[in-house]
Amino acid sequence: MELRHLRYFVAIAAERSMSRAAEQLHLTQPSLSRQIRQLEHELGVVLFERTTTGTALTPGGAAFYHHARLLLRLADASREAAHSAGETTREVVDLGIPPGLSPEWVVWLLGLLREQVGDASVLITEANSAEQLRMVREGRLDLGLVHERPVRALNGTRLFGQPFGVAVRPDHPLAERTECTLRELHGLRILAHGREQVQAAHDALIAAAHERGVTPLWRFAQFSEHARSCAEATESDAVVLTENSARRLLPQWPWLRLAEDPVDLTTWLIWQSATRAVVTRVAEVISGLAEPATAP
Amino acid sequence: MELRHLRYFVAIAAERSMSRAAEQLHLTQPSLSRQIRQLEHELGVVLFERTTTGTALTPGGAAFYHHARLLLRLADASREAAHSAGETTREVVDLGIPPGLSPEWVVWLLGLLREQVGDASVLITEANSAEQLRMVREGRLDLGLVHERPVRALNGTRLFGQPFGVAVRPDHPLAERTECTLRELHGLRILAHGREQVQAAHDALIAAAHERGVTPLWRFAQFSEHARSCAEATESDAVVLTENSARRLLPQWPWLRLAEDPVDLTTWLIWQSATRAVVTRVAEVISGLAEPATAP
DNA sequence: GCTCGCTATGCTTTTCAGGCATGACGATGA
DNA sequence: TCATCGTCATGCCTGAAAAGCATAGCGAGC
Repeated sequence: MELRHLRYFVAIAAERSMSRAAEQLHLTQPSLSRQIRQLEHELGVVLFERTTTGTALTPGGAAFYHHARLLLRLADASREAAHSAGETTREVVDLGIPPGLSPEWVVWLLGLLREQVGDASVLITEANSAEQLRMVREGRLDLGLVHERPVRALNGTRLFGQPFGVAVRPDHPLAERTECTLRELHGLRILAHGREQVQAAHDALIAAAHERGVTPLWRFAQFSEHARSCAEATESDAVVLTENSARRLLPQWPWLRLAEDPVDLTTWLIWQSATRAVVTRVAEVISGLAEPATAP
Repeated sequence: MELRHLRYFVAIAAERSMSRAAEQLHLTQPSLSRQIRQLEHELGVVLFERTTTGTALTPGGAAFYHHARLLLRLADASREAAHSAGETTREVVDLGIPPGLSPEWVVWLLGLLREQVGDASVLITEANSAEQLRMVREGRLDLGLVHERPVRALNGTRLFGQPFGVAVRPDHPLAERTECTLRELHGLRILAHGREQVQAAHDALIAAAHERGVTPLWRFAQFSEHARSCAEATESDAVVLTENSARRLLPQWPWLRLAEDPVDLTTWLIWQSATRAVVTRVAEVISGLAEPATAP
């Protein structure tokens, strides 16, 4: 039995579903399923009642649940105890993040960093790419997550690219499709991010549309958490969004991939060449999250 | 951070030495060293002060120690809680062990089994090989650890072989050596196990000596935990022992391997062909402890 | 009966704990 | 002062197991 098992077990018990818990834990459902079986086998107790609609605690599981939660809380407390007793100087690392990242992901990232680089206190600053680039250059940020390829003596590594897509009203004719072309957006009322939010992507999107002679009725806004309200206020047919980070903003709206991939919102990690060791370690952990390079 | 790290950490803190703790945990010192480094790195706190004579807790480590012990105790309690709440029928598995196995090893084995086959309660019965064979055949034991190759429709798997050796008085002429031959024992007063204890090995040893025309002054006794007393009571020059399980009986006496390997005390795991599933699972875990076959 | 959402299983890939060999370093004793 | 010993650390390799991917099975609800 390892703490891993307890973390998984508690997540499932809380979510009452393996699939959802797996998502939350950032792993796949089969993996989770097997870990729990292993735990059950080791304990000699069936912890969950698996139904087709979800997963419920057995009496034994319920008893175990309280202990498990206590254990995890205590584990956190131990970390704290070690810290406060040891006169460790936790170094502060300032990390910039672009607006529009999902809060869950940020929370998860902070957890990961606390796990892997215990002696770093990571401070988050939200700013767009241009601001972050400036701040990193001026030494006001240690690390930045930006959507522009870094230049001018800044170190940078590509993390992942998110293809643009379009979210359309559920009753829209395009709603049945999974892909569409820029051309098909001609004449539609389109809500897209303002230039200030993700400058590079904004410019590329406008350019790609222009190049194809497509002229949607653009409306630009600084929507982030209020995409739905913006869309309804402006009576848009569709909203241009990027994949992972923004689809959740309109969970009810079908999402269509832009077939031509005119824009790929790439996220980079940037930092100054000369930096502290702890910053390098944090940078390494974040770099480890990069998706494998797409096959040519 | 995993429970593994805590177990390791606590062991080291208790032993005040990584090497000794590693031995106790049945793993190597480098492994342990790295795990602790990893834990320290993750916590961001140096837990131990490494000196050339051992390992001492830092203030941070001391604070962490109390929490860690509490955590491990709580982890055990969780298992119990799950058991008593779940109406699990813990099946009893009766396991026979030969006299002379080190108590530490038996404790370790029971811990391993509890970890890996949680729904089994393993009951230990100490008996010599002949008795165990009979008991397994009669169904009074589920599994047996014996020193004879099983016959007559019993399943069996070889676990490990222990070469015989001789422990000699510290002031004996042979004491500087690391090996000796049977021939060199000629005329010495030798204390060996009685035939009842490990029949097969006893017979083979006597036969091997006879075959080589060697006639030591044999004295046979049922010594186990009192080898020292027996040896002194009988004024022996040397005592015949097997490697791991029995060397500890005379920690101060130098131990010489028998060069000809006339006898190799092999331990087998035996069980009836038709048995319960839980017994099979326990058998599998124990079989997993078998040493890799020695190269030809 | 069909689809949908949930969990389980078979397989492959990848990660990492562990082992072995060896190095560095201080303590101890000749 | 130097050799020896016992301590912990490091490099390299292997093997176990965790995680991923694809897919099957299965009950609920339409």
